[in-house]
Amino acid sequence: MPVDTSSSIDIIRTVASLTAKDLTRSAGWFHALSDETRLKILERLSEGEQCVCDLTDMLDTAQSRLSFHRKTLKNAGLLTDRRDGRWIYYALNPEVIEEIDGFVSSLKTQSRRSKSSKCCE
Amino acid sequence: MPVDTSSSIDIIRTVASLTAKDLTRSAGWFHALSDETRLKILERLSEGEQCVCDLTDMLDTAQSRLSFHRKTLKNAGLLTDRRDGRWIYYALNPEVIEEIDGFVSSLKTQSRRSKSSKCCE
DNA sequence: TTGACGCATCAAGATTTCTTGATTAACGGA
DNA sequence: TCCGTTAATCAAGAAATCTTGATGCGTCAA
Repeated sequence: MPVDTSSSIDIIRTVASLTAKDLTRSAGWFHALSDETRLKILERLSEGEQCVCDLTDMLDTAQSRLSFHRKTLKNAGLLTDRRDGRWIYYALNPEVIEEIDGFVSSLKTQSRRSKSSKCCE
Repeated sequence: MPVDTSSSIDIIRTVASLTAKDLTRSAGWFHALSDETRLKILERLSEGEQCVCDLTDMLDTAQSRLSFHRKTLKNAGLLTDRRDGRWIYYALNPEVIEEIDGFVSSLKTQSRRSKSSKCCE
């Protein structure tokens, strides 16, 4: 699956130029972030790479459920994984976190233009 | 509904101290951001306050559908609204955008501690 | 007042996402 | 090779979310 490497730069520059593809990808990021269990996983991973067993111990819930949420995060690009023997380690993907941050920042910095000219005329 | 004003500062400082309430609120933000139509609304509002009719014209979709998405954004705290005569104007809520940005930033800046000590021992 | 407009809200069905328990695959040690 | 461990995947039901069309409510102008 080819990646549009130009998109992240555009997103950081301005939200106003979002392509359909950017929109889909961005919505995907936020969907991945929209679940409390997944936020807990990210919270834990923000301390560094963790193996699945540690995440399972910490979160105290069904194994398949955590696996589902890790997969959701990974599909959205927020996580990377690697196998080491019988363990699998997950870590945050800093590049995508950076992109998300750029997106949110672009929202907050743009409120400067048009100050409500009369509506619908 | 009382607001925990201390939470935003905590979130900016570290994700690791998220309370249950913070988690719910944060997941709510990201859920609001997880839909393409809602991102388009935000994109438009990032240019400044807009009346509903302008948003409707731009997005070319059912009126009730847009209303539903605006409500979702507003419930999550991302939008403010005001009535002026028969029009209702929506705008981004910069304080919450700032909080979201703080949350995402805290994720990306924390990857410094433990470099994978041996797992599960 | 009355009627048209702008927009929220409601109800019902469609769609998507989540949870649970069972199964499967990969790996390493005995 | 066999067994136990780790963790992904699958299938089915439950739950949440979204869309659509209808209805209701406030505002303004005639």
